[in-house]
Amino acid sequence: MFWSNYFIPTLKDTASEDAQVISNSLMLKSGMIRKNASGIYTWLPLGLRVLNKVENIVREEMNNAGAHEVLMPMVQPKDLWNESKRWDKFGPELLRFKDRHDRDFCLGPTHEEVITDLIKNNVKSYKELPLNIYQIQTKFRDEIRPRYGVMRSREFLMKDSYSFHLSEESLEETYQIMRNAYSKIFERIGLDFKIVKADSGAIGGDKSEEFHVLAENGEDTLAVSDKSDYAVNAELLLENGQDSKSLVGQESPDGNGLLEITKGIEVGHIFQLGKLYSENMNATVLDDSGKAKNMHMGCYGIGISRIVAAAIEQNFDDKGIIWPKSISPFDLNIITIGADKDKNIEASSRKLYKELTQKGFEVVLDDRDDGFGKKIKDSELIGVPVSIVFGKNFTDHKKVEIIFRNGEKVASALNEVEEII
RNA sequence: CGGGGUAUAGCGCAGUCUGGUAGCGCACUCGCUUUGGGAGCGAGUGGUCGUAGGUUCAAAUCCUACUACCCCGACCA
Repeated sequence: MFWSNYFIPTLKDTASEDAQVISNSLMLKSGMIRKNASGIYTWLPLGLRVLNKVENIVREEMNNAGAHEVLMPMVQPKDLWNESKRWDKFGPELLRFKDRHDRDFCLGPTHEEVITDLIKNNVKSYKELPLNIYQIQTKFRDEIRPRYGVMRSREFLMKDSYSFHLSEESLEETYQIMRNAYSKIFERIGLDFKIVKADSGAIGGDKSEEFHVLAENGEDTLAVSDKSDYAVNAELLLENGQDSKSLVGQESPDGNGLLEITKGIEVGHIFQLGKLYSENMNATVLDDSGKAKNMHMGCYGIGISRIVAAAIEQNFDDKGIIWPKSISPFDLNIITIGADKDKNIEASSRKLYKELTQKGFEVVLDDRDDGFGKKIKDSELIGVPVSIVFGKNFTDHKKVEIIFRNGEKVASALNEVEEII
């Protein structure tokens, strides 16, 4: 990718009102996103690269966990939501509208209805279970107050999966598989996270746990034990109006250690739904004695777009974003300085670009007609882990300078570059 | 929905109190000089001041209504 032909509209400033939370400010400044309406964003090329990387890691781990990808409709008919009794229950967060025939529809905030309908019409025998189906798709929730950029937006990208089982034991087994897959996803991305017990909320069901990325700007307050791995969403321990600070120093409910308070961003949530939906929607299979049984269900969500913001909240400095390597939009940024003075610079930088690209690195070549200051500032802002500079030192001594995002600099001959990075 | 704000050039802002030729910085275009920490000089482009009404000789500025957006709260896989 040549920067001069690419579309990375970086900004020096954002409106003070948009700068309330660091990830939003940096995503706007680095040219990753632009706002279209409250809680609704366009993903620009740079942002989309990151979003796609997160998406692909999630997809790989879902496939490894034995889940199968589908794509369900975003537009859903009222009938289905009547079956689950949620058309009336869901409230104004469900964006409803009518088609030209005056029929009621909504934009899917989640897909329990669609998937349950699909499975009950196409799976008849216990022999076809367990089944774990997922999709990666845009969700719409008409939040009362969208905020913090893509962290709490109305339209967002989510991976949601749903599992179907004959028995509770089978559900428990898949639940654990998904729990492990989720842990692996956040480990692979390189985020500091915690699994906490949670309220299952409007979705309903028996058991649920949330995955939180730990960050000061998190919307949720977590209570964690200082001795054991006990962790819980603090709201579960609080009486009405009680301050979460009052939990600090209390004995952990698991009897092991004292509670501490930390802030988290909820990026994943896994549920054991039990038979809630299968009973409401009459989703059954025949068991080995030929009797119709309501299926046990689990559902598992990950906020793909929210992970991007959460990763920034956990990895930034005063210069900009510091991407974990796993989701950086580029591995390397090759910067040329004064290329029209020294024709060698253009030729050599393009040659290196080509070589590294062929070796599998994702490289951007900053060939813009600008000085060092602007280019390195942009490189730091967009958070690329490594910059390689062709400048004076190359003209004089045939050496490039390798600058890591942490500020370390190394002069290097061209044939040593690959080793150093 | 309650409370608090904001809306003027692509972006960031001043001007509004006290009505009188639409401003600044950045960006952008052209030229020349530059090119290792957001370059310099010169010349330019770009706005019916959120929308609709009203007051006035005259409205970005005063009045009324509306809309959008942001923050706090309630809410929230």
